[in-house]
Amino acid sequence: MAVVHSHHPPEDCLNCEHRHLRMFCNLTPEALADYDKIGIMMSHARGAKLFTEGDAARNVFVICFGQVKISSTSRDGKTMILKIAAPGDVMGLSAVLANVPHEVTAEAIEPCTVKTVRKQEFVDFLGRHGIASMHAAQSLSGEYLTVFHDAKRLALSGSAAGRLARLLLDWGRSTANGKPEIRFTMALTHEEIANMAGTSRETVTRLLNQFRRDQWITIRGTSLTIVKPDQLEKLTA
Amino acid sequence: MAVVHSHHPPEDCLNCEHRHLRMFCNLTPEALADYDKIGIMMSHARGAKLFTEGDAARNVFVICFGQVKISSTSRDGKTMILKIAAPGDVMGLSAVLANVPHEVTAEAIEPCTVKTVRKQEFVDFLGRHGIASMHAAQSLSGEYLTVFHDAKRLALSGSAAGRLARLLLDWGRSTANGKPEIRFTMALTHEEIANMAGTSRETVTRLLNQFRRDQWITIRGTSLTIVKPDQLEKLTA
DNA sequence: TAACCCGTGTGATCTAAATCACATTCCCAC
DNA sequence: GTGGGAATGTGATTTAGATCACACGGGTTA
Repeated sequence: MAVVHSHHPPEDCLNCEHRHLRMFCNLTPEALADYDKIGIMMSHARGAKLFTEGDAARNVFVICFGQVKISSTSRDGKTMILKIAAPGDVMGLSAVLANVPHEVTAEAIEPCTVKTVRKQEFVDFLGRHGIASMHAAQSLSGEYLTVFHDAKRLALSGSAAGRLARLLLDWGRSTANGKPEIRFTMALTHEEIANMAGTSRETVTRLLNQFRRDQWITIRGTSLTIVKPDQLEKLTA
Repeated sequence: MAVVHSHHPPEDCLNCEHRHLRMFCNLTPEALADYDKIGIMMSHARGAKLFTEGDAARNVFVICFGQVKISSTSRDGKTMILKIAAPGDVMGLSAVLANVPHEVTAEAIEPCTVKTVRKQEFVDFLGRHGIASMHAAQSLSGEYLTVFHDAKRLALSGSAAGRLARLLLDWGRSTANGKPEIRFTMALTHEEIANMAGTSRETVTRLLNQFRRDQWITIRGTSLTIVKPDQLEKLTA
C-alpha cells in the first residue's frame, strides 16, 4: 500500500532515510534530536496486536517500518477496518490526548518496527516543541478526515456497489499519487474489503467480478487497476 | 442540546462568563489575552451558513453563543448530519490544518455569535502558544472520536433500530452528564434524525413509536427521556 | 376561515442485498 | 506431489427497510 518500501527498519530517527517522506517524523533538527531520545523501538511479528480496543491508552506509537491494520469490532463480532497504517503514521494519539481508552485495535499485518512512547513522555515532548504539536494536530486532522470519509461513504452512498466503488477510488487516489494509472495492490481478502465497505463477502465477490466484466477494473494476481474511474464515480451517487 | 444556556452573547473573551466550561477558550491568562486580540466576533441569523462544503477554508470559527448544525451532502442530495455544535466548539480546524477545502457545511440553527479568525492568524496564534496547540489537538481528538462513533454506528449496528438506539444513547450520555435521568430535548425533526441514523424518515417515526409503546422511552412535547437504556443497548448488538 | 405548509403517522408494495448452502480454486505445509 | 484449510464463485431464498401513497393535525399567513 505504501509507495515507499524501506526494506530494512531504520536504526534511529536521526538517520532514518525516509524521514522526509514521513509526516510526523519530519521535524526541525532540534525537535528531532529530542524526539530521537524519547520512547523505544519495538519489533512485532505478523499478527501481533500493538493494542486492543478498550485498552487504557498508555502509549503513542509511530510506525517506522511495516503495515498495521486499524480496526474496531462490535460486540456481535462484526469488524470495521478503518485503515491500513503505513510508516510515518501515528497511532493512539487521539485516545491519549482525549484521555480515553483506545477506540481501535492495531494489528501488524507484516513484521513491523514501531517507535513506542509513553503517554506522559509524549505529551511532554509536544509541550516542549510547538512544531511537534502542530504535526500532531495535522496528523489528527488527517485521521479525522479519513474517518469522516468512511462515515460519509457508509451513510450516503445508498448501494453496496456505490460504497465499494468509492472505496476502490479512495484507495487508488491515495496510493497512486498523481500517476495517471490508478493501480494498487489488494492485500486484503474479500471478507476484509466487505468489512470496510459495510457489506457482505459474497456481495464484494459479485461486484468485483461485475466491475471486471464491465471492463471498469482489471485484476492481475493481487494487483488491481482502475480502468474507468468515471464509471465507478457514477455509481457513487 | 447544550447544558449551559447563556442568554446573552459574551462581550469579549476575557470577560466571557462561561469560559471555564468551554474547552477551547479555557486558556492560560497570557494566551487568553492574545486570543482575545485575534479574529472578530460575528453574529449570524438563524439559517445563515457560516461556510459550505467545498469552500476554501479561510477561517477558523469558535462558537461563543448559539448552536450550529454540521452536515455534509452527497451529490444526489442526501444529507448526513454530523453534530450540533455548541458554544466552545471549534469549527473548520481540520480543514485549515490539513490545508483542504471545508468537508462540511455549518449552518446556524438559532441566532448565534461566532468568533471568526483568519487561517494564518490562527495558525500563528497556535505557534505562539503551546497550550493552545494542545487544546487544538484535543479539540480535534474530540471531533475525530465523534465521527469515529458515527462511522462505527453506521457500519456495525446492522439494523436501523440499532443505529437509532445508539444515536439516542449517545445523545443522552453526552447531554445528561452523570445525572441518573437520561433526558434531553429533541430539537430535530424525524427527517433530520433519519439523516443522522442513516435511515428513512418513516422508519424513524415507526421505531420511535415502537420504543414508546415498549416503554423504553417517553416523549413529552419536545423532551425525550430514556427509561430503559439497557433495552436500547441490547438492540445495538 | 380558509388555504396552505410542514411534520408526523401508517398501510401496501418492492427491491437490494443479507443469508444460506454449496461447488470450485488456490495455496501452503507436510 | 497430496491433503486440507482458506479464499473465492454462484445460485436460491428470505427479509429489512426503502419507497410510494396517502391521511391527519397543528401552526402560520392572508
